[in-house]
Amino acid sequence: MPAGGRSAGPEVIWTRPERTGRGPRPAHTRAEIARAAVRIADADGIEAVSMRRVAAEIGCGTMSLYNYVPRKEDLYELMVDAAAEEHDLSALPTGDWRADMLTVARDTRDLMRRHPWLTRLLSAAYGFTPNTLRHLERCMAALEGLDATGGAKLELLSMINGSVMAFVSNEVAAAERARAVPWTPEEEQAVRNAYLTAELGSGRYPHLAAAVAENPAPTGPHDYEAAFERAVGRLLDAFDHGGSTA
Amino acid sequence: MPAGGRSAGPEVIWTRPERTGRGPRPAHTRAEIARAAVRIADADGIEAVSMRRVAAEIGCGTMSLYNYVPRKEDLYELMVDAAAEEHDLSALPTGDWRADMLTVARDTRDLMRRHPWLTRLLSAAYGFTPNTLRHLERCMAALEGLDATGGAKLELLSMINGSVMAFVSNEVAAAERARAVPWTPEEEQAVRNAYLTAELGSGRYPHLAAAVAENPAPTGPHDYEAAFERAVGRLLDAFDHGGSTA
DNA sequence: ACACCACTACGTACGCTGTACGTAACTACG
DNA sequence: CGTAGTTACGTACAGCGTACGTAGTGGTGT
Repeated sequence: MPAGGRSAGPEVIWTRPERTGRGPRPAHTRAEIARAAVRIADADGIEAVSMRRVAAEIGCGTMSLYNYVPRKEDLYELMVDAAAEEHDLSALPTGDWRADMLTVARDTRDLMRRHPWLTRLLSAAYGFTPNTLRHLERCMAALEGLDATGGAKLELLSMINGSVMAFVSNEVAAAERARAVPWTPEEEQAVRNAYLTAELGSGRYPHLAAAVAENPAPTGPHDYEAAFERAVGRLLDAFDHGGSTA
Repeated sequence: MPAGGRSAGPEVIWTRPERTGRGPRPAHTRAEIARAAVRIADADGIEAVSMRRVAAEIGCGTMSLYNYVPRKEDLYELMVDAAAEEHDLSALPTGDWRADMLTVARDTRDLMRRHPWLTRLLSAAYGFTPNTLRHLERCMAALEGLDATGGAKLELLSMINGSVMAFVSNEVAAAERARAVPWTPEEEQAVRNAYLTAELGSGRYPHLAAAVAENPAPTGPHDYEAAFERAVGRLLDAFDHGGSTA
């Protein structure tokens, strides 16, 4: 069972020991590498995270990275885990599961705002890491007071997570996209708003246009805030009223 | 205002005319290009969609593609639009908005299963295209009977979409990830399940482990189906009971 | 004590990517 | 009818992930 050596079979990075003891002491750690990758992604976007760039950031040869991480995909997984470590839920559970879930939702939203690349990686399925499991466990503990099956609780958490992801995705969309393009986030936002306004004004989408006119686009951070709280509240209502449908 | 020419300023592909009339008649259309890209992504995954590959697929030089699409990102947008054209909601609205929303959710889920790359592209913010707007309009029409503000209706649609995305993401995760790795989806799934089972058995996650034990992992398609229907039902309940929270 | 070998480190190289730029042919408009 | 805007596309460049080879290091088994 090789530790950092070249791998062949199917494996998850978390089952591969970071170090066996044989050979020279590694000059770096997974945690250090993950932090470097997170720093790069925060600064220049997830697409700036390359093996060469991360290696340069920690000061080693490009190919040395492969002693720590068998594939770039596993580097992504390390990043998700490093980000998940930032969850601050030390106050949970308080005994009020509804309040706790709102706290969880806000905490997750802040985390994803701080690391916009998270929505991309999570939706690409790097979901279960040691720290995300720890986070989930704490959430489940906070749901002890909710009268529902374990499955229902898991589903609630999954839906909260999904909704937060969708929300933050929308929020950071223009900024993220502007990175790939030679103009500013404001220009990007402006040009897309112009398109949308023009389309809605065309008369081809009467119901949609009416709804948007009645409730103009949530561009300000304050509008996002309110919509977010409303959405999470509704989700909790759905589980509070005890109701599965059929 | 150039049509296919080299672009400079900020713009959205949908405001760029496909053809002005000047110069030789283009040998291809945006729709044809989008269909080719979709075919490739369906067959070999989104990361197989390269300008060279798409160009080869429609039988033209690589750089000729840039006459139709200023950047690769815009090609993604064309793909989202092409996929959104597959929505079959011709039966809507029926007058029963609740039933209609369930239909919408199922239709969207099927679409995303057919094109697993959609979850990636949508969460990366290629959200508003002509066909997605048409789709949204039809959904809003189906919600006419719901007693709620336009804003609330938009939020309902957004939450349904987000939940469906999260669901399908989880469902196709292993298969998608296996594409980047020299082993089969089954091996990938097995290795990740083994890790999860081992962790849950470690005693470090008592609440989580209990919930999973009580309600074993939804690996079968039948389990996914049931969980999906439940989740959408709950979401609709939240809006049906009329409740915003505070 | 010493040989062995797993391990770290890393340079080179290959095939791939997006796309800037230059050039040649073509056609609708002034 | 010239000319400007367009289509088509080859070449080239910088960057990517990573297979592979090789050199050095240090715990382990004899």
